[in-house]
Amino acid sequence: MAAEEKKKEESESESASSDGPRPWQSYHTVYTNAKAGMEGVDKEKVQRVVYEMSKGSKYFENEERKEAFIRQKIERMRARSAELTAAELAHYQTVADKRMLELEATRDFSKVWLHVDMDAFYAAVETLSDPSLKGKPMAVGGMSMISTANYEARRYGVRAAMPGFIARKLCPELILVPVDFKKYTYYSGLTRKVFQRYDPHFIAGSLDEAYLDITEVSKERGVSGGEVAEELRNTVFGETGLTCSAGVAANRLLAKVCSDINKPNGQFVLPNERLAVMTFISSLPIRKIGGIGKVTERILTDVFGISTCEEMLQKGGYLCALFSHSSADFFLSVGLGLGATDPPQMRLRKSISNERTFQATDNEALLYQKIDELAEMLSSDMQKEGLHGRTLTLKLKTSSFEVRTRALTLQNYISSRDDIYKYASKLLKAELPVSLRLIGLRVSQFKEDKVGAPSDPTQKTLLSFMSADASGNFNKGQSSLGSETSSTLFMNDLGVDISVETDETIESESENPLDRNDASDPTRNCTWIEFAGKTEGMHEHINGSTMDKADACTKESDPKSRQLEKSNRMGPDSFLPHTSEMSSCLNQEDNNHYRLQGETSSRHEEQILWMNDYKCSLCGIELPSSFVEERQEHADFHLAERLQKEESGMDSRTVIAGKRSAQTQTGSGKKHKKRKSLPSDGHLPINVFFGKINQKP
DNA sequence: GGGCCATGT
DNA sequence: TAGCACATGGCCC
Repeated sequence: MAAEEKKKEESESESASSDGPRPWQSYHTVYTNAKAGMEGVDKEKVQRVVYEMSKGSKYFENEERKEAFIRQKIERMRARSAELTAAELAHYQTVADKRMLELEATRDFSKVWLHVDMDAFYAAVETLSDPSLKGKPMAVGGMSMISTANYEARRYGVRAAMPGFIARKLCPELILVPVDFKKYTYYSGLTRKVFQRYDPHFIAGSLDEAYLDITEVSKERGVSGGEVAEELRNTVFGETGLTCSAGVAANRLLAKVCSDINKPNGQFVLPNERLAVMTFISSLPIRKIGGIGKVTERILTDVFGISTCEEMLQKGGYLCALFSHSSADFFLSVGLGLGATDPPQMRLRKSISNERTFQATDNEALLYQKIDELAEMLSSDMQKEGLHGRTLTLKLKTSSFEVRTRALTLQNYISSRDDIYKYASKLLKAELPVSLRLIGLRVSQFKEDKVGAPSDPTQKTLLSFMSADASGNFNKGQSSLGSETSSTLFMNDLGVDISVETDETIESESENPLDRNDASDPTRNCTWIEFAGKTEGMHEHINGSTMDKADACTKESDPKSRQLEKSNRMGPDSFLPHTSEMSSCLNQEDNNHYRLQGETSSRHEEQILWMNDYKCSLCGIELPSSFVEERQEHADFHLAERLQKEESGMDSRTVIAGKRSAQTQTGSGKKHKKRKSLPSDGHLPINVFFGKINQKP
């Protein structure tokens, strides 16, 4: 459904004729968005119906509050933008120009990516199992919410994420079919079997979407990407009876956009040439891009007048001035038509949650009962995946649709129903009395070692890996990557790349001209041992949900933070991966996140510093630099010690598998914190130096 | 660490 | 008749 569910026509309503007030025009809602199959829809009518059905409701009032908030944000950004001096603008323009060049240099036409998107997937599956639905307007979902609608229904303006009662208003004869995930999973499995033949490492975006690297197939068989797509779609249809659409392009971001163009049951090929890409991107509405949603689009359009991707480049200076690095980088990349071409970074789940909406109530017994049910479900989900977390977040939606979250971080890891219930109740208690319509529970900050997992082999492997790490030799190993928990990504073996990348990471730090500013890096002369672990620095647009916040603006309204922002741009954190401790002083955390640069990652480090060349900064033990082996062992000791008791520290699975380390996202928040406080010796007048440990061949 | 936001299905 | 979800990642303070 992915690409089908988004798109919007809000701007169109603005240009409607002016006979009489049209209050619905200001009711910006996602439901009025157009999407594939909605071309002939009377959008104004849809918008009016949605408005009429919604106005006066608490939901509506809440939407208005949200809308007002976005407007404020836009105002703030406009003001900030207008405030920019000529000098500042000039500066940011050079920043943008430089960055564009750097991004351009990463352009890669060596791959052919195919994005497949099933057409109205749930609806199509339901029609397969009940052919009488064929040709009739139908939607999967219920009166409160629709998951997807078939193309007949879309002609009436019915679309996913629209409440069923509004859909019925738009299309009285609409047939609503309840959701049946089992069915969709089964058919999804069939499609994946086909995908597998073309790319064994294909990336499953969701049940109905996938990315395939068809470079090899295409080459081996001497056929074009378009031909592969054609054949694949035929095969999928033959084996499932379902149609799909495809996009072929040099990177995943573009491939995804392309698959939407000739939907349903069509495909679009964007040639692997710069000119083709730039032409394609130049007129492309920004909202087509995965990761640019309703809010981001509004901001870009209303603040900067950007509505096409090309305009991202024209306004590059402003974007760099007003957005965080990661956001600006992303926007510029979009303007250049760049996207990920490498196998995706492995992502580990960071949190697990569930939530339920119910009839609003302030009955406390009932609320506790809901908590109990959620705790039960969540605990069972966690056990299935062997997860144990120490942060519990309670999410509440009041009867007026106001959303609150309350979190609690524990000393210990929990996963049992009782524990979850106990702490969730505690959180809820503090909110009472309250009338709620939704409660949600979320557990994060996972422990890396799953319960029952033998710890010994783990530690061993860890240590051997760490040693290799410290000496610069990565275990390019073959160790098992552990269980793939998320169904969203299929893993790729990146073994070899990682070690290369690591070296590069280190190098690039010193090579980056932007890094030169920092004269006071406390670790500059330190012997250090890195406790492996890198976070994935790139936000993949695989399965959505990784848009960088575009509201960096709020913090930049005062000169101080502007200054800060500036130093960030100039400082050691700029653009390239870093290992500098100093960075954390200046850091906005998102400096650690880079889009579309493939391998860029930042490291988390826990370092042992040999103070004055002989004294361990962690325990004070004295070991001259000539005791190379001993030092190594000593470092290992600290590592092991730390890993054992530091529940939350590193993702041990990460460390175990060398090839996995750079692909893994670990709990970055915590480690950033740690990193900040880490060089306890940073402020000591120590004479530290680069010792032999990390120079070992 | 906590709260909240954005995205996408 | 009234009625608008769920899951996850990430940013900012």
